[in-house]
This record gives sequence, C-alpha cells and structure tokens, in this order.
Amino acid sequence: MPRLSAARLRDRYETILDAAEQVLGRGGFAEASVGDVARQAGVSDGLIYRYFDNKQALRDAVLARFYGRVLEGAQIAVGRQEGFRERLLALIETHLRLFRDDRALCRLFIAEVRVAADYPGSSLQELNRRYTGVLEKVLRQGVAEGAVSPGFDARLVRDMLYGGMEHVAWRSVNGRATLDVSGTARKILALLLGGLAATPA
Amino acid sequence: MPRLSAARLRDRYETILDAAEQVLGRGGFAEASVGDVARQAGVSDGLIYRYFDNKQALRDAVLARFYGRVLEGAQIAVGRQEGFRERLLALIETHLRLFRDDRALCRLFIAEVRVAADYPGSSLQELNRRYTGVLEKVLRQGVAEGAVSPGFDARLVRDMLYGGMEHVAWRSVNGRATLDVSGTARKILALLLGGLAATPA
Amino acid sequence: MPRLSAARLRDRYETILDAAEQVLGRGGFAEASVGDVARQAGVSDGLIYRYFDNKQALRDAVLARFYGRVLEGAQIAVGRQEGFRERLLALIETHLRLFRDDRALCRLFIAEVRVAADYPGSSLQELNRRYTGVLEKVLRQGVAEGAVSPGFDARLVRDMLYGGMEHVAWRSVNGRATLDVSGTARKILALLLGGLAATPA
Amino acid sequence: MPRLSAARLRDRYETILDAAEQVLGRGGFAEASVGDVARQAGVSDGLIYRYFDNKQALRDAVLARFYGRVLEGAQIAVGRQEGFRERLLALIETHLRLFRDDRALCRLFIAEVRVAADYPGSSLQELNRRYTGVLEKVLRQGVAEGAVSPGFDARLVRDMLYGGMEHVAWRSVNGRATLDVSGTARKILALLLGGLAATPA
DNA sequence: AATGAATGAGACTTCATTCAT
DNA sequence: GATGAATGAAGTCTCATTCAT
Repeated sequence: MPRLSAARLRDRYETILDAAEQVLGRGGFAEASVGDVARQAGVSDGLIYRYFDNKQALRDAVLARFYGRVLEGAQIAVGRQEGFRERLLALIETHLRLFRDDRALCRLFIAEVRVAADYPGSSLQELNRRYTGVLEKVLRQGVAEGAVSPGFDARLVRDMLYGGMEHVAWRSVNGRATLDVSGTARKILALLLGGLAATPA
Repeated sequence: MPRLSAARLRDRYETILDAAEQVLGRGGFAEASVGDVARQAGVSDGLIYRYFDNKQALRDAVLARFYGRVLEGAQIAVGRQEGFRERLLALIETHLRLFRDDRALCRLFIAEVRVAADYPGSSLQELNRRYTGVLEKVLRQGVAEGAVSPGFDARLVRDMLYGGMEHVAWRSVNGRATLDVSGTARKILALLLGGLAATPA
Repeated sequence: MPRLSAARLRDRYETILDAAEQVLGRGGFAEASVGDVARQAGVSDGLIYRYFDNKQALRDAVLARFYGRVLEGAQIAVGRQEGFRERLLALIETHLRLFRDDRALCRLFIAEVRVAADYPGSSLQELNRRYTGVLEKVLRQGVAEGAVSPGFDARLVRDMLYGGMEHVAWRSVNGRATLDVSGTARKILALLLGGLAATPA
Repeated sequence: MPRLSAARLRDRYETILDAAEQVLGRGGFAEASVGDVARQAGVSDGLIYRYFDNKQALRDAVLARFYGRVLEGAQIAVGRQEGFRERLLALIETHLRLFRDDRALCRLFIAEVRVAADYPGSSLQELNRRYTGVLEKVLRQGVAEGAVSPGFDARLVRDMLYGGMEHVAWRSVNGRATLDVSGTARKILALLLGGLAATPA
C-alpha cells in the first residue's frame, strides 16, 4: 500500500525523465551530470537512483520514451493517409518535423545512440527497427499499387531516405535556420521517387 | 638554438596525432584520456600540451587531418574519371570505402563532430563544405552534360546522398558486416539517378 | 489503545533482530545496510527506527542477544557436570561449538565488538565479564578440589584460554574446515592443565 | 629518467603509508576515508591513487609493512637468545610489546584482517605463516633439547599461544592500562610450560 | 625540450535517517 | 502503527591540466 499515490510516483518518474531529457539534450551524455538532472528536476541527487539504476539507464529511458513517441507519431501520420504517395509524404513530413520540434533529443540520438557500443541488439535498436518498418510497409504498398518498381533493396532505400533526411534536417536545425518542413518534404519525395536523371524529353 | 630540428618537431606532432587517432577511435572523446594518448604515443602527458592547447584541440586536429585525407582522396578519385556517371560512382565508392576502412574515425565523426556545439562555423565545417563541394561540381557537370535535370536543389541532393550513404555504410560497418563497396555504390547510384518510381512501361 | 498487542510488538522486535543477525553475519557492520535488514525482515526501512535508535543500536542488540544465549549455554553446560575436569572440558567444548555453529556471529564479534571504541564500559563488556566469570568459578573449584595449583592469575588464565580457543576455532572455521569439537577440546584441556614441558621421567 | 629522485618518490610513498597507518589505526577501515589519509599526509586526494590502486590496496600495504616489521623483530629477538626457554620468552615478550607499542595497528589487524573474506590465501596470511613459523621452530628446538614433550600438536600450541597473548595484551591495551610486558611474559611462559595442574607434591 | 608528479574539481553512487501520509 | 519516498552528506575514484625539475 504505497502512501504516495501511483499517480504521484508516476509524476516523479516523469519529472525526472523530463529533466533528463532537457539536460541530456543540452550537451550530450558525458557533459550532463546526474546532479544537473536532479537540480533541473528539483529533487535530490539520490532520488534519481530510486527511479533509475544508473546514469545509463536514465539516458536509455529518455531515449526509449522519445522513440516511443516518434513511432506512435509516424504510425498515426501514415494511418491518416490513403494512397502510397500521400503516406510516404506524411512519413517524410513527420520525420522532418521531429528534428524541428525535438532538436535536443534528435541531437542526443545522433550523437550517442547509433554509435554506442551496445546499440546493436539493444531495445532501442528494436524500436528503431519498428520505426523503419513503417516505411517498409509503405514501400510494399507502393509496389502493390504499381507506383514503385519492385526489385528495390528495401533496406537500402530505407537507409538512404532516413539518413538523407537526418542530414538535411540536422543541417538546417543545427544551423539555427528554420526548417521548412512541407517544402523540404516535397522536394525529398520528388527526388526519391523520380531520381536525379533528366527525363528523356 | 632549437634542440630539436623542425623535422623532429613535426615527427612528434604526427606521432601524437597518430596516437590520438587510435585512442579516440576506440571509444570516443569522453572515453579517451589524455594519458591514454600520451602512453600510446610514448610521450609524457605534459608533452601533449606543448603541441595542443587542450583535449578538444587534439580531437579537432585529428579530425581535421582525417578530413583533409578524405577530401584529397575524393578529389583524386573524381579526377581519375571522365564522364558524369563515372565520376559520381567514383565519389560514392570512395565515400563508402571510407567507412569500411576508417571505421573508428568515421565513428568519431558521426558521434562527436557534427553534433558538437561549435561545429557551425568551425574549420571542420569549412572542410566539410569543400568536401561536399566536390559533389556539387560533379552535379553541375551532370547538368551540363544533360544527364541531370536542372532545377534540383543541389544542397538537398548533396545532403540526401551523403546522409544516406552514411546510414547505409554505418549500419553495415557497425553491425560488423563487411560492406560490399562497389555493389552498394552501384545500387545507390541507380536509386539516386532513377528514383523509386516504376517507369511507365 | 495500542493496535498491536505487546506480543505482536515483541514479535516484530524479534523478527527485526533475527534479520539483523543474518545480515550482519554475512559481511559485517559496514557492509550491511539498514535497508538490507528491513528487506530481510519484511518490514519497511522506517520501522527499524521505531525499535532501534540507529544502526549501532541494532548491532548491539544483536550481539547482546547472542551473548545472552552464549552465556546461558555455558552455564547450562557447566551445570550439567560435576567435577572440575569435566566442567572445564564442557566449557571448552561449548565454546568451540559456538564457532562451529554460529560462525557468522562469532565473526561479527571478533571483527567489530572487542575492537570498537566504546567497548570498554559497554553492556556487552559486562556480558563478557559474566561469561568469563563462568570459567573463573570453575577454576576456583579446581583450586578447591586441589586440581589446580593456587596462585595462578585467574584473569591471565582466562584470557589465554579464551583467546587461544578463539584462534584455534576461527582458523578452522574461517578456513572452511570442519572443526572437530570434542577432539580439539580434549587437546586444549591437556595443554592447559599439563603444559608443554616434558615430564621428567 | 624521473625528475623526482627515487628517494623523493620513496618518501612520498612512505609519507602516505605513514598517514594511512595513523588514520586506519584510529577507527578502522570503514571509518577512515581516503581523504582523511590524504589530509594527514599533506597531499591531495588524487595522489593517493598514484601510489595505490585503491583503498584496499592502501590498507593491505599498511598491514604488510607492519607485518614485515613484526616478523623481522621476532626473528631478531629470537636470534639473540640461545636456549629454548630464553627464546620462547623472547618471542612472547616481543609479541606483547607489539601490542603495547603499536596499539593502533594491532587493532586494525584484529578487526579487519583475520576476518576479511579474502584473508585465506592472501599475502598477509603468508606473512602470518612465516611469523608463526618462528614459534614452530623454537618449539622444535624445545623438543630436541628435551624440554618439550614431543607429540604436541604444534599448530594447536601455536594458536593457543598467539590467540591467548592477543587476548591478554589487547584487554590491557584497550582498557587503557599499561601492559607489564616482562611480568606478563613470564607468567604466560610458566602457564604454557607447566600448565595449570597442581603438581603432586 | 621533456617529464611525470601533483593537484583539485567533480563525477557517480550509496545509505542512514526523517517524515508526510 | 507502518510505510517508503525523499534527503543530503559523504565516499571513492578519475582525469585534464600545470609546473618544478
């Protein structure tokens, strides 16, 4: 029978996670101290360790929560559309918007996760797989609709698209420019579908 | 009357840089200690500070040298070819090969540089600009040759290509798989030029 | 209107003490945490402090209870015998058996109590005095029976015997060997009574 | 080519060891902080770790040095005497003197070493073995001289004597009384050789 | 020029103890 | 009476950087 309501507990947890999100986003994992997180959350240093085993676990929780949000957002966005083109566009827009609106966490993700020694095989990678799976499903639909020529290496397309978007978005976001989400999305879509090659007149 | 000849000085500098390259490549900036670098270089801790202002400067020098090599490699590779297609393919291959052969430094670059707070405006970014400029020149040639339809946003294409390649290569490299450079390069070229869309029969 | 009956209270107290005995026995005072004791007892951390002022008090209570048991055991064992020799042997056996059967608490005692800054003058020392008093009584009987030559420094004999037994027993117990209680007791008795010296033929 | 002379280095090492001896002697291992040792030695906290791997290593070094001194002292004391009785007495006196003159370290030894989980098999135990070996040698001489009846369990005698002396000495030392070394030694010798038993007139 | 001993700040983490519920 | 969330002090250890030699 906990004296603090489950809601209050949940609150604390979320408060700490929010704080960690902020602090980790500022300068990365190594630069952030647990004390910073505690101060940001308005709790004592020690309390962090009641909710998280250690600093890594805190970081992972932040990223997992973020990724969960991202995955959900992508699924919803795609689910709202019907045709292949529209779905793909929605996916691209959603992804770009992420960078614009969640700069700090994207930064964290780029900087630390993909590159972490234990990423392969981690639960974060599993989330990543599910996230990119959304695109793969859309692509299959494209093939089914006849809009995409079969025979493409789906993983290659996936990596080229996500990697490309990351670059495009990050450059603008990190350069302190405002990312024109829908314009950029349309250009990316066009490039991805049509390619660079001049159409033989 | 300098005791050490300029050549010897230069040697020391390179020795330390080599050591730093190794050590930083192993586990990133935060994990590497200046002492590790000194030990690897076979010099004292203190000597590092005669050649570099601080740990950051050491890292930046490592990356700048690396980037210089990369830039030169790209220019040579492109210079060897004649036509647009061949040049573009050479560029892609060169870039992919980088990840395969310089895994540690690519890792360092992904993890720490692009994301560093002071990247925008740094000399590394300038090098990056010159590196990607190679691609832009090739693209302009493509337009001139009539192989590429004009009107493309060159920066977007550049980011999509480099970002995409990074993703493709990193996944394979980090997953401990061997990257099939020339096969992958050809697929990427096809995708970039032709796009995904099914050609209307 | 106490909610818990006195019996229940007593139970709680004993439960906590039992738990503390276990936990303290495992690795000593510094290694044991109050939380460990609470968990072992199945109560909350806070409750410990309703029954004991602090961690030290808990430790002292554990040791006092243990010592009480030991004292009682010695008195009973000695009381069962009649002659001096038999009583002394019984005492030695009882003491050795202690180490074999209560290794953890003996360890605790050796490591922390006798050496504690506040041992002289503590209630534990008082218990110790009563415990060793049992031996002194036996010795006096020995003198009265004519089996022991008077003029021995009883305290010295007492310390030599108890200290010696502790060493003998601890070495075997800590060395994970099984202590042969009755054989060892007989040898100790012989040594104590007859000494080392060769009897002039 | 170390810039600090080997002597200076050795000094630092000894300084730290001396400080640790003091601090550890005061209240035991858990009570002592590395910072206390550093302050006592007049050096920074960090320097401790240049000379010792960690806190345990520091403690072990203190104890090993102490034990080395003890061993040497015993060997010299015994070597100075000729006959069995004299040698044994010298050994007992030396041991008792130890407690009187090195109270803090004896305390440390009693409290932490013999009881430490890793004592069996440690280098300290090896030193201990060599120390008690001195007694065994003396006993063998006693047998050879005909002063000691053969057939005694040497290990038992050794443990009874050392354990007994520890108790005797510790009680006096810890009770803030002054230990009468030579008087006590003589009494112990008499007890050990002659035993308690009344000699049949 | 070169060393590496020394510093000292700061990191993560644990835990005895308190107190609102 | 009982809980366990919360505190905050303290602890061990690391490491970038300096400077006497």
